[in-house]
Amino acid sequence: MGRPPCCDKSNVKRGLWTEEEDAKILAYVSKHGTGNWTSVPKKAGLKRCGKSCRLRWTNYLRPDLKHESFTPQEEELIINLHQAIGSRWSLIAAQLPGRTDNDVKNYWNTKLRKKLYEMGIDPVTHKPFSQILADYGNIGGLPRAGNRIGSLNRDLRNAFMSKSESAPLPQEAILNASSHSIMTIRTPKMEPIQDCHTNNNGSSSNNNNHCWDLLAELQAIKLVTEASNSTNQETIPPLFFSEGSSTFSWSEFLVEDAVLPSEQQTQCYLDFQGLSSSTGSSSQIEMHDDITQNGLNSEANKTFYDVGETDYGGGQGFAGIDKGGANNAFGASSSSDNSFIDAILDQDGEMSWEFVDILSEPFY
DNA sequence: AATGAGTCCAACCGCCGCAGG
DNA sequence: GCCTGCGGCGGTTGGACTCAT
Repeated sequence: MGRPPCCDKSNVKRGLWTEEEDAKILAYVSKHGTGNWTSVPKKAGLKRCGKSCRLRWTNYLRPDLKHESFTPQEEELIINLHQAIGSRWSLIAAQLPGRTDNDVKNYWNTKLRKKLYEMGIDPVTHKPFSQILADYGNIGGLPRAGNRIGSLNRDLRNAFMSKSESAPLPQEAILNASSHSIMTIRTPKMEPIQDCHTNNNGSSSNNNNHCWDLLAELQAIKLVTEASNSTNQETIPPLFFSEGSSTFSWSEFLVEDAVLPSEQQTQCYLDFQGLSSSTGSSSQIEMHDDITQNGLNSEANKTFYDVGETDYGGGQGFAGIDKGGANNAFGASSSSDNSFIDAILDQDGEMSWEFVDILSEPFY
């Protein structure tokens, strides 16, 4: 038992619209305006379903529509918004003047999704595939080093996990995965993931949207849009992720590789820069003296890790790992150097970090 | 030139929420 | 509270077009 069709399908024309039909719609709308689409076919002299007339108008004939290609700025905004709110095409399109949800959806399905695939990013979760595989492997209870992540690092990890495994939480996490952009996690307090998957009866729900209200979605859109439009990274508040932890220790950021046998384990560390040291360009990042002096940066083919991430794959294959060899993770010269997150620590112990060329460069 | 594969996108489909009776 | 109609939405389809062989 379903709703009956909106019109008699045997008696309506389908398929592509002719110029003559377009002219009839335009003439009708210019005279009567939009609304009550079910009566439009009859009044406009069309053998079309009213719904089809509405779609033709909203997706193609509306005078405020853009028909040219998407700009890189629009592309970036779509990706960021999709990451923040998922495939809510109408909400995304509302942030792109002159674009319809159909436009955005088609562009995503034909261009952007493929582009992310080619970059090694899952277009659904916006995570690197290798990380997803690693996460999948961990579900089976792979042995993990109990102390593999420093406490600060663990806080970051929790933030990532809550963001990516539950519904996006606009108050907490805005991931701006654009080139040279800042990712901020605005609220240290993390809500239990379960809250986003459980309704009032305590039963599981696979509809993540239940934990969002419209206001929160709009806040997310606003924040992502602002972040995308911002050219001044310094204006974005840095992350404060460890309450009361104003002192900094490099040991917090050292992790062990729990996958490789102990004799092959790789010491690795986060990639730091002082806020005052650069504009955020990867080529300007310098190794901290303490690390170098400790000998942790001495051998070739060292693996560098993302902020908040650990190595599940034996040292290869997810965003943030440098595949270009020694020191390339610092972005000095190699074309294969890309796609990692730079942590930025200021004098107060507050941290923000940025994706570096995650969109503009391939992963491999 | 013919043909098949791949790409793109306009249009369709079915479901949903909302408003009005 | 229920029913109905409408508009909106996201997913999918199918045909036109492009490109490679």
